[in-house]
Amino acid sequence: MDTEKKVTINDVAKAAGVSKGTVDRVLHNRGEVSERSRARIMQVIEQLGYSPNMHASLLASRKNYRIVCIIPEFHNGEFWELTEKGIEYGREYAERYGITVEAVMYDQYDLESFQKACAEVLEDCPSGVVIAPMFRNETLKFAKELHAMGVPYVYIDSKIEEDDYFAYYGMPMYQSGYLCADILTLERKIERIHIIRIERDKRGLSDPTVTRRTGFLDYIAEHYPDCTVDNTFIDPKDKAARFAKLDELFASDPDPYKYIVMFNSRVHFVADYLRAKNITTCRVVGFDVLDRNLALLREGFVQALIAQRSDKQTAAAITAITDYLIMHTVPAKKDNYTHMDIINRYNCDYYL
Amino acid sequence: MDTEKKVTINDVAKAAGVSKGTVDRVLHNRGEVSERSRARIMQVIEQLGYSPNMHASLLASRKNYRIVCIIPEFHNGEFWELTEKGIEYGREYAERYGITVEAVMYDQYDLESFQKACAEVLEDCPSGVVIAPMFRNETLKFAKELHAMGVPYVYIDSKIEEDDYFAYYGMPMYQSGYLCADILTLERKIERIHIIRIERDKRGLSDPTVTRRTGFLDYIAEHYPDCTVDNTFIDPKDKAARFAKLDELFASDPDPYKYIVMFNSRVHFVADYLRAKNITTCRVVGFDVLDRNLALLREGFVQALIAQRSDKQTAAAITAITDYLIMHTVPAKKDNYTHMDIINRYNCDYYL
DNA sequence: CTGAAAGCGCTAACAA
DNA sequence: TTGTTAGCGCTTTCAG
Repeated sequence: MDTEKKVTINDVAKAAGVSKGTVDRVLHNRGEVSERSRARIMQVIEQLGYSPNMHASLLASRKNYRIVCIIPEFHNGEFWELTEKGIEYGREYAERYGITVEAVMYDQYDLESFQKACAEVLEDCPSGVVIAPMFRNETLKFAKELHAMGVPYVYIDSKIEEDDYFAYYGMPMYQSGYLCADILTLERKIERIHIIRIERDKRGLSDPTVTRRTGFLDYIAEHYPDCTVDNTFIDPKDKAARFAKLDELFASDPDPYKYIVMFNSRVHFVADYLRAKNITTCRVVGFDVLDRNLALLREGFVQALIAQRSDKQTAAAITAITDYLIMHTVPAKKDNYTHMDIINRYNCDYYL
Repeated sequence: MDTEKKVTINDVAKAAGVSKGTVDRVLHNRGEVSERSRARIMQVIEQLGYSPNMHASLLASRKNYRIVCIIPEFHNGEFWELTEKGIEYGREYAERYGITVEAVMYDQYDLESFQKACAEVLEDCPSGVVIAPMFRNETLKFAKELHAMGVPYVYIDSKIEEDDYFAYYGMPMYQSGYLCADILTLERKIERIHIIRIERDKRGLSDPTVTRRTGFLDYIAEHYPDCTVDNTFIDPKDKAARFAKLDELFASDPDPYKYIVMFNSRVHFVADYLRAKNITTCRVVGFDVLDRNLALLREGFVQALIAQRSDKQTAAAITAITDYLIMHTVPAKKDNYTHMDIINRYNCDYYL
């Protein structure tokens, strides 16, 4: 069933007429080997089909690998909490191989805080990094430095287009918007849609959901060219203002059955309003399985959520680096667009 | 960051005033140790917070663990193919720890073939087994024997209710039917539904989708008490007969927009018909992401599929046993009801 | 019942 | 440039 009974480094050494020390040297190409021996050994390795025993290696080497994850800081119940849980999972795996995993957080609304985080990470040169980027240019600079240092880095959630990243794990944003439109409209003839958006106080911050919105609007344009799409901006920090805005919205649209969508994880802002007013005649679709969203989904104030398993993605990112570190394997695919899950009240209980 | 710098078996031995041989004996409680030493050692282990180094252990021990998976045999493109891919994934993981994984197949329509498979497995007493059961009583008997031999076994896909299984990974069947009804009806007022079923030639075989159908019918009864539900039986082996049956169905229902559902993975039988006749005015929902189903989903002859990741489930089953074998850990949950994925043409490309 | 000792396959420091 | 050697932490004889 398995190939010949385990070729060891000793077998290779013998067959090549050198000592295992030399073999080890070429294995980890840390020089000090004549080209002649090197070639010979490589050939023997090939012939014998030698592959190193990772347990022996792990046991003997006192290497201290460290993976660091750079993600936005968050409060309980927010989107990034799931990512942190993913770090947990990933850590569990990595620790088996003596690799430590740590998280460095930054304020996603504060460029300087991100810079600081990056600098800090570069400082103590980790063996690998996982990064959820929010600032394009800064990230690019950071990436360049990591690459120069030979540190593999993988993007999660979103990525910056360049060539050197080790892998990417995240949701296809445009498609998620397209899908969202399909879920919202339920193939009905629909005349008006309300998009609820977050008032962004700080300017200069790119909206991470803009691509998603584009996908959504494209679907609508293709399938319901006559449909009106309204945008309503709400303040995440001011509930009264939010309610006022939504009062306005409800006053302005005479149709009692409304179609409402939000492109980030905070559809609970809308659903909270609906619950407060006990309005049950809307179709509300949003993103991400936060506890609050989930509760409102169960209660019927949100009809569907489109979700990604950020925890699994993050764990996969850590696993990928770990495997690279200990076995020099690279992920099957560099870009891993994870699936978009459609969650409604009938399947949500089995989701997390 | 980590606890004190690695307590080894030597530290324990020293602290307990014995040799590491003795410590090892109590660690694997293979007797031959005085109660006195035993207690002492246990106490020291506790105190020092010793935990074994799995790599050293794996390196030193010449143990030969073997996991065997018992699943139905299949043709290309059929449901169980995905499970086999899961075995592949699981094997990849297990092999790192020197554990081999093999598959034993049986004919799901032939009790004897299942019995033979079980007997064969019992014969060469494996270290763990994964089983996708189709025959209740036989499985029960088999399980009893495994338990007697101290071999952990985990169910996948479906389980037989009893207490001794190590874990279960599968879809919640009833809920999947309930969900399916919601997806099929799209919250519309709907008057008639066609269930397509497989004519079962062999009697005595339990229908694995009966629970799912119950869930479906319950949803319909609750939400659309006036809706008519028709059953049409088709022959999986006879295309002409199938087409005739479906011709009949289409002749009998005057409504051009039809709601059609199938509870197993073979919704492609229906969709093939629709494509042949170029009928695009139906809403067709089925289960499982087979290549054929996927193609028909993309072409628009199937509107949605409800799916489970049988590959991941199987891999998880193998992983669970592996971890148990090498680290004596048990899965967090014994019953793992995996999520039900809703797949339509807009998210299917990112599913597998 | 217990201890001593020889590895498991690999790494890394030290000689040569 | 290369070979030698002493472990890494644990398992497993084999004496006693």
